[in-house]
Amino acid sequence: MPTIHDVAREAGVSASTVSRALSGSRPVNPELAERVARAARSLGYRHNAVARALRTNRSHTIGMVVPQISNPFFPMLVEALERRLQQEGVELLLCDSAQDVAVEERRLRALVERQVDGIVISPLDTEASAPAVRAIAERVPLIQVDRRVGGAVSDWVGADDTAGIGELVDLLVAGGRRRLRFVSSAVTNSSALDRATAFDAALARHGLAPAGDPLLGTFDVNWGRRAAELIAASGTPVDGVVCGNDVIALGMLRGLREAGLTVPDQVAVTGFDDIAFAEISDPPLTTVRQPWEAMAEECVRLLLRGGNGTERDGGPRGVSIAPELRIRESTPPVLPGQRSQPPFPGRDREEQSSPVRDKEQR
Amino acid sequence: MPTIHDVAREAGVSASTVSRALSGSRPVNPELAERVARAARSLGYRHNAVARALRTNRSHTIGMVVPQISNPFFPMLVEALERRLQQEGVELLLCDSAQDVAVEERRLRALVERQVDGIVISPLDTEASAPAVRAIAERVPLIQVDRRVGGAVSDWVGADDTAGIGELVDLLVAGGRRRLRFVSSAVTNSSALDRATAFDAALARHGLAPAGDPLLGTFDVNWGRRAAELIAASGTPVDGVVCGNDVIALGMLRGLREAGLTVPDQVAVTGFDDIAFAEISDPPLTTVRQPWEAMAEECVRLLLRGGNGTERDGGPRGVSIAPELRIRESTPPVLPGQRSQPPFPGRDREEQSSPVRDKEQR
DNA sequence: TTGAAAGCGCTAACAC
DNA sequence: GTGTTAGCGCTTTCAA
Repeated sequence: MPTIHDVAREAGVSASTVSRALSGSRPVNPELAERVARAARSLGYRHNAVARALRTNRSHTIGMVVPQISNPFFPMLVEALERRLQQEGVELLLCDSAQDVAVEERRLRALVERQVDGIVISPLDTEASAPAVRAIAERVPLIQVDRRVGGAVSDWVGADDTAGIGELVDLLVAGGRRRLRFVSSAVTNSSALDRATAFDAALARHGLAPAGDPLLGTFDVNWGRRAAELIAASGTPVDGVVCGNDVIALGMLRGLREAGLTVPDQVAVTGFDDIAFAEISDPPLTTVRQPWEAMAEECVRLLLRGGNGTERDGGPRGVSIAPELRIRESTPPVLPGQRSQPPFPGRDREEQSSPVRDKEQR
Repeated sequence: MPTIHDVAREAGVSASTVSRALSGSRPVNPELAERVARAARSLGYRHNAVARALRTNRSHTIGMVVPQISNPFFPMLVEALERRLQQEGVELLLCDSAQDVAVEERRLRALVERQVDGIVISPLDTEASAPAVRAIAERVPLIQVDRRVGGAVSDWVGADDTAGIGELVDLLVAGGRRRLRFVSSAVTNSSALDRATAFDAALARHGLAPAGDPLLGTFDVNWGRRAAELIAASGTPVDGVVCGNDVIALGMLRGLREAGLTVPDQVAVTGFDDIAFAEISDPPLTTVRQPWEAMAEECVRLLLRGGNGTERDGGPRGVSIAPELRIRESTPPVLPGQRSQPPFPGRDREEQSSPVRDKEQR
């Protein structure tokens, strides 16, 4: 691999001139610049990003850690973020924490050692991930996305779970359903917790009690399927199931069918995320669309503004963006007159983000 | 951030001793080693992977470039590879080429500039990706996985598409289907091409002609759905659709339902990959399971063995691993007696990989 | 505007 | 077994 010195020799100038000509960091005689460019091309010179990073302390790379890339929600977020980062000439270094807090910590450390300029993380566990996230946030700009840990550790960007779940519950109630049950992952992660809380709050607004304890497992298809079995087996009648995400809801659809229950006639089902498969399930899934693009945009904005907010006045912030309701056939049609006024007026557009608000963590 | 010199000062030894003690590269007096360890801990020392990489030319990082992370096949492969790489203490730097050859080339260059020790790529296009892949393979060990470019450029690891499609076609034929049609992505990528070829070959083995030209679009849900429309609208009767992957097949199920066709009674459907949603669709999808674990294993083996094979005698190799048939309800039950002998005897176990064979490229 | 020289943090000869 | 020295490839003072 040719180095900058090889180019310098070939062009008959000094290494510094090559550096300046190639990076444009300072003015260089146009004629020399041309000679340098030609020499670089003829030698097939490519700059060494490692040497540059060592010297400048900037790697033009940001790291991302997701709980599980096989959960289709995260690929959507990753793609949005990569598109956005591309515009900034920044590379994304993506890691999977494999649902394991120890792995998550290892990944974070590896990213820091590689001198990434910033980190975007969706932490596994509100409690267990906190020490590592906090420690890393002291060393490098860090944004939490979707999920977050407890305590005021860093900026956070995510969907407004309260609004999303609220709209879903309102829709079910407007459709005549009164016996609602919540199925999600264990509330050790903040998404699950926020949505569970939002579910209770939404029911309370309608003066309803849940039709049974929340069923809490994991964010995957199998849990949704198994939870359907549990619901069918329990004596408690249920006419609506609010699921913590689409993957669970899709498993739920299958499980209910296997249990001989029809959707939406006997039991309505809702999801969260709006992954591609939500549109083609049978029946198609009513859900709430995560604002991936807006989330990615916001992450980059906060990251470039440099930092996790701990030093700015007011400390870390949370940005929550309203998700968009997608009504499909897994929920009953709304009774006439019932939906005259939207439950969250003016919040059902993806473009609208709620104003930046202090994050109320935990 | 403390450096090795800070630790050296704290421990009262030289920087080299710290380096040796921490890395274990050479023997160090146990007492000093202990002092170093203590000093490092008290200062919160973390080694600088960038400096190390510059010095040693090894980054303990391998890069991966996938066509589209939102295609659920790739997350499965990524997770398998990360698990495997973790055992080697190697970090995975994952990039998405966003279905764009220009982006793909940029990603490859960025990886090389970052001094990755190797690259795993699933190239977008047999032709258009070839120049970039070839150029990169000259600079760094590179393995192609799943898809590959034309020409003998590097080692390749993938599923045995011929065997997989063959088993699927045999199953349909054994189930009494004779009017089979192929729906996939455009054959500009090698997976699509191999599977299309395998489909024709399998039909020929049975003395059958396809029930219409292959329908070629993109590897996504919407194309499957749209292709179903096309099939329904065309006069040509079809009693079995072999899809290029699961995502298309899942869209196909939906599209056929919308067109009023029943699966499998009127039309049988098969997929390829065995993503999680294949098991819970309605009806559950008959498909072929990609041997992700074995593919990851093989990639790492070839990568560690260092190189893209261009210099070894015999040149680049291709390793194709037999996928595993997963029979579900989207295909008709097999007629009695018809499946007495398996069409590809002894190949229906994931563990068995076909022997390394010369890759027959293009 | 250009070149010489120093140094980012680390490891690997080379001496002792 | 340990310290000294040099240098990975680059950028950035500092002089000229």
